[in-house]
Amino acid sequence: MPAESDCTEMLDSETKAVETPEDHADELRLWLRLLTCTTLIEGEVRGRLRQRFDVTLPRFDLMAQLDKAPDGMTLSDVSKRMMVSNGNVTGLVERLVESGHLDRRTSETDRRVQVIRLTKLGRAEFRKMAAEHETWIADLFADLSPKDVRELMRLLAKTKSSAQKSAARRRA
Amino acid sequence: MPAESDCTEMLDSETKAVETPEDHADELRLWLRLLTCTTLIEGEVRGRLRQRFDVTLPRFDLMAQLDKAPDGMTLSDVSKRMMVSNGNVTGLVERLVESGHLDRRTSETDRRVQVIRLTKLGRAEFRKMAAEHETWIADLFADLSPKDVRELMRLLAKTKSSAQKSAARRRA
DNA sequence: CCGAATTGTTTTAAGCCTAAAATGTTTTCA
DNA sequence: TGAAAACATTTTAGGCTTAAAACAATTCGG
Repeated sequence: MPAESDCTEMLDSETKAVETPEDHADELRLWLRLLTCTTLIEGEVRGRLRQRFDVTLPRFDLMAQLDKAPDGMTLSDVSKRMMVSNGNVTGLVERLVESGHLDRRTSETDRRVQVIRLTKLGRAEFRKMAAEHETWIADLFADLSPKDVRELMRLLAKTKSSAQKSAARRRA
Repeated sequence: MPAESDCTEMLDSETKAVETPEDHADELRLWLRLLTCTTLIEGEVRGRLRQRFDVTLPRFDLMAQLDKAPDGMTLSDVSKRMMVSNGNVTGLVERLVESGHLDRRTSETDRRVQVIRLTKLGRAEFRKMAAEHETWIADLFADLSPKDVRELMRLLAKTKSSAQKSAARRRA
């Protein structure tokens, strides 16, 4: 048992290499808690969307992206924004075009590109859903003070950037 | 435009009822950021598990639950712990039994119940994966100081309890 | 004790999701 | 210019996921 179990610098080993198997239990717990929160909230939102509007969460998310882009988006844009695979978007869009919520057309200037937009119907339905959705979220986070919210925002921003860097390191 | 846009108490309206459409943009942004972090990290872990061990994230998660329960768990327990549907667990277990990682038997005392355990192979493989997995998580959160980690843990605990209460309110 | 509610699991139908390969289009650059 | 690289999307194969219905076993209340 090491005398100083929480040290971050390894003064007693010659190199900084993997001598002592470091303890990362806290980070692991943090990750599990983060995952729990997200799963909990996501499940709740999914259920409410289905019950109240008979719509799936992925469809709602896609429409939310498009609502912010009146001039439309390409499938790639959507895929990056939603952080899902290209093929996934293809299928989602297919179903939303089918149901009349989306309009899809090939770009005039680049025939590889598909531009999608919300139809009038799609936009109207989304706005209705979004208004209620916002109150659900507010309720789900109701116990957090404005200060908590700010602090959580800050720490999650740091988390995001940390994870992005780690992902970039791996790809390198 | 209200003079005091960030007030939480509505001193100027007769009742506390839904007079002014309150602004919950901050909570919404918080939720999106939470979701982004989780999606980012989850995707990274999923990719590393596949590349390194040719295993899917749900399989890993299920094995993680069982590793903590040497005497096995029932499918319901697993379903609750993983926060996924029952039918989902049925399928996952089927595939993991098939590949020799899990052992499944009907309870002696209640013939409705299926008890599943890691096999020797399953436990050995999981331990190998878990060790590496922990270093990935540590790396993904590397930019967070110990204090950040503690603070995030605290705020996420608060978030979880808030969301659970909200979910309970809805079910009521 | 027996019917009704409850509990644990599986099945079903539909949709979501991914990685990888395939297809078609545009850009790059030698 | 024309082959090669890069890009946008679709297809494919397989697995994950859910909600709801169906099935089976146990428990509960009268």
